[in-house]
Amino acid sequence: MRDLTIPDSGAKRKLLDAAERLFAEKGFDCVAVRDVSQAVGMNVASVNYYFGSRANLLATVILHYALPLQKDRLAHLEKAVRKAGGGRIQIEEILAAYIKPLRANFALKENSETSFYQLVGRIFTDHGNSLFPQEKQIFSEVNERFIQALSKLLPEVSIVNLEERFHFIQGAMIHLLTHHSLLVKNGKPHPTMEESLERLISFAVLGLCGGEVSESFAEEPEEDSPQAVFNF
Amino acid sequence: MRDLTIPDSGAKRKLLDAAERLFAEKGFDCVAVRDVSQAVGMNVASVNYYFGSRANLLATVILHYALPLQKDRLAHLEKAVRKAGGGRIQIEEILAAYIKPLRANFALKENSETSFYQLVGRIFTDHGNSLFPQEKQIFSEVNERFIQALSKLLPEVSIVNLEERFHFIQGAMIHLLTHHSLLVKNGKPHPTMEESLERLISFAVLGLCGGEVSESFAEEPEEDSPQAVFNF
DNA sequence: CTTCGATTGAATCGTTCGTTTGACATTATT
DNA sequence: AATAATGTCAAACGAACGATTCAATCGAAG
Repeated sequence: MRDLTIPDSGAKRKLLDAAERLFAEKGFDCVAVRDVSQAVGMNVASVNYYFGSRANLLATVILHYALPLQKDRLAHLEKAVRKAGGGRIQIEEILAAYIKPLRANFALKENSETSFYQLVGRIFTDHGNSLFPQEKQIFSEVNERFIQALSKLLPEVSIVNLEERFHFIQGAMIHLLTHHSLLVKNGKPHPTMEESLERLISFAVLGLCGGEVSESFAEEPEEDSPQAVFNF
Repeated sequence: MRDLTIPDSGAKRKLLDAAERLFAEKGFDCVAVRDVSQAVGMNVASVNYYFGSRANLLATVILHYALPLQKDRLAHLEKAVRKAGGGRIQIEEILAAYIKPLRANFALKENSETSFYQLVGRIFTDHGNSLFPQEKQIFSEVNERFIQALSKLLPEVSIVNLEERFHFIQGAMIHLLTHHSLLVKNGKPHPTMEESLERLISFAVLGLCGGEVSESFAEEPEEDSPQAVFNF
């Protein structure tokens, strides 16, 4: 059913590049096949001719990005765990193996860097909605491998807490990829995505290496709440 | 144009409750007015009769949640900054003022806790797409106030870096709200949202209080990359 | 009871969407 | 050159959508 072969040039590749850019800019649900075909000056039927269906086009786009990204993460993870430095240095390297592969080489790509990051962020955001079983398996496999590697370096943190903290890091990463423009204020000097990703790694190491949280963080009695509907 | 008054009962309130639940479950773009009216056994025209348009219904739902939430955050922030304890304790209280208001009282609400969290998460995720200028202003105002308060406690961290770290925390929070179910593995004991939110605060404090990151985190030369398209 | 505004319901309009069709053009193969 | 395979095009289909219309219904005020 699904033909995922992509030529380096030709009409099919042009459609794929346009679809990547549009899906990244407008979101998976807000791109019509007409938008894709019109973006490259082709007919409405071109998408269905080359990709069979809109769902297959979306799956092709996602796999075209997610598959090599996840495989690279695993490859870098293998390299990081073999170093066996221990301590925060190796933890930082493991996190770098997860985050740094996002910085792809865009010299060979048609679309902009922003489009790429937004697209990858949307892929992670749409967990379960736009992903096929094949994608889901790769995502969960990568997650398990990274948590397993981190657990060896942080034996004092329970697996449940480690999964939770990695979940936090993933959320911060996704939000950074999809909403990095919010950090760009008018006039101010704003960080590049590469700089932000590196600081995200440092940020994540600190939160990851914290001790187990005691259950003593109970709610102190609040005398009044400004909104009656919300009770804190 | 926009009538945002909501009665405690009646057909309009029933439509609003159904819209809240459906928007939370399926996303803002994947809910038709027919779905909302059918969910409460009413006619297709009921939504347009009571809310004027679909866009107005969505705005009402968003404001119904976002407005009191953001006001509560500001109220708790005022209380936290007045304490003037200093150090990590006060930083933790400020972050708690941002995160803990999410734990609303659901005893008075029709919809489930999961629906509420997912809806709030979607509101933050759809930054700029589904939000009206009124909502955008409130969101940016709350952000500025929190960053300003945190900056006084962390003068050694530049504003740009502080905004970035708060951005990370927001992303972790949103991902937790929208994808908390991913933490629930089969058979394993899974944390409740309340527990996860408390540990998120501790996680955030650690990352927030870290020193400025040096620029020495340069890329070591990679000898080979398993995917030629991606260059790290 | 009558009147009138508020509400409901069935039907329909105009638009957009993914997809299909079939004719036509282009290119490749024999 | 003749035939087949491949690519392109305009047109249209059926479904789903937001929105509108208008008659029917209800309930409270006069």
